[in-house]
Amino acid sequence: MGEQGKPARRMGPPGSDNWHAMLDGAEVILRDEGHAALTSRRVAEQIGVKQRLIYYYFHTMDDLIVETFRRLSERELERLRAAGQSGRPLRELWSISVQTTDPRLISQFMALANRIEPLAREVIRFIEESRAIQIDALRAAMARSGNEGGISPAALAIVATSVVLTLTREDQLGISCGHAEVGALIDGFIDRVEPG
Amino acid sequence: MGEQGKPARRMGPPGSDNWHAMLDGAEVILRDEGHAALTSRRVAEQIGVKQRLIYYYFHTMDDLIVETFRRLSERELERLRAAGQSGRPLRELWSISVQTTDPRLISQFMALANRIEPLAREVIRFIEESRAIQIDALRAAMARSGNEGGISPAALAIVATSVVLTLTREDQLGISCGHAEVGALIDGFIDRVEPG
DNA sequence: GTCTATACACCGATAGAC
DNA sequence: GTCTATCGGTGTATAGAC
Repeated sequence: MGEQGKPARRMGPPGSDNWHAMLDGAEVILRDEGHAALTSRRVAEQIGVKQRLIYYYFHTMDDLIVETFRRLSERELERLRAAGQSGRPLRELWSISVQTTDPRLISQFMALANRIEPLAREVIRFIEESRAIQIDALRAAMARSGNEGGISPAALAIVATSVVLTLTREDQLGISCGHAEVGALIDGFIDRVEPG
Repeated sequence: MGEQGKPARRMGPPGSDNWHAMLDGAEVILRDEGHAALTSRRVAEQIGVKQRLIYYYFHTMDDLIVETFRRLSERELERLRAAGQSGRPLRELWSISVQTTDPRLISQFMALANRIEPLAREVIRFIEESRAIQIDALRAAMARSGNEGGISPAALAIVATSVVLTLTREDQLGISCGHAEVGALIDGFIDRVEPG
């Protein structure tokens, strides 16, 4: 976890209360105010510590951002893995995606990933691992239920991931055109390949 | 076009060479460096004018950002409308989406739309108009070819829009898992409902 | 129309005391 | 571990000359 390549300044412990509080604060600010507002001073104010302390726990603000994404994505991957091993993996995976996908947060991290290379690597890791979980669940369910006309599980995983992002983002914006229809399409698919 | 509610400072003409150059510069900076780098100084430097001039053409940086998106989205809507009236509207619409969707630019505008309310309004307008064009094209093609088992054109429009964004973004990141499969899925659909 | 000059706020990051 | 204090840089936006 702590493989920073920096010349070793003294640092606060990852996993401590302050460390978690800083990531919590960063998450709130990113979600509500955007990454232009994500400054060391703003995070410090948010959680009630002095600005200097941020740099005791993180070498740079970029490190804090990457760590915020990493913690978030690890939590999400744990949920997805558990869902994949549940009795109705497809329903569970879809439900988790709809509930936890926050388009405000995602758009901020995607915008930041264009600039922060280590963040891009974490994003890639998250996408690949979550896709693998989805593909496994889809392949297993489709093998049991008769394959749906030979559609590729990988293609369906991409469609599902893409659609949930669009739906949550448009909900946020107040757009609803077509949402019920695409929801019915997906529910119908799940009902066919994962009866219950 | 110019319905600013500000108390009327003297302003440079929208549509002039400098005005367009500023939007061009903003677009390049947004695409290549992210919106944290989109400052009046940076835009001025990019196009070789003095910083002060930016504020002669735009009340605020937010205005410049909104205008950048508006010009971009109007150009895109023109292309989409033309494609919708061509001989093979589905192929043309898909081709245009794949070619012009720039995930770097889109992620920046989405992140900004969380903060800039007038930008959010422009984004909503663009999504609704482009979706209407896609739905019209899909409905017409599916009526001619026999409807594909009653799938809703609106649902397909959302799927197409969502998937193209995911594919272009992941291409950018260097992820390709499932891309060929979902491409084949969409090409197959287009071949069935729009033979040629 | 375009310029120089500048007010004022906030940024990341560090030195060094306690 | 956490603090005060601060450096050097950059941001938006404006005043007012030409």
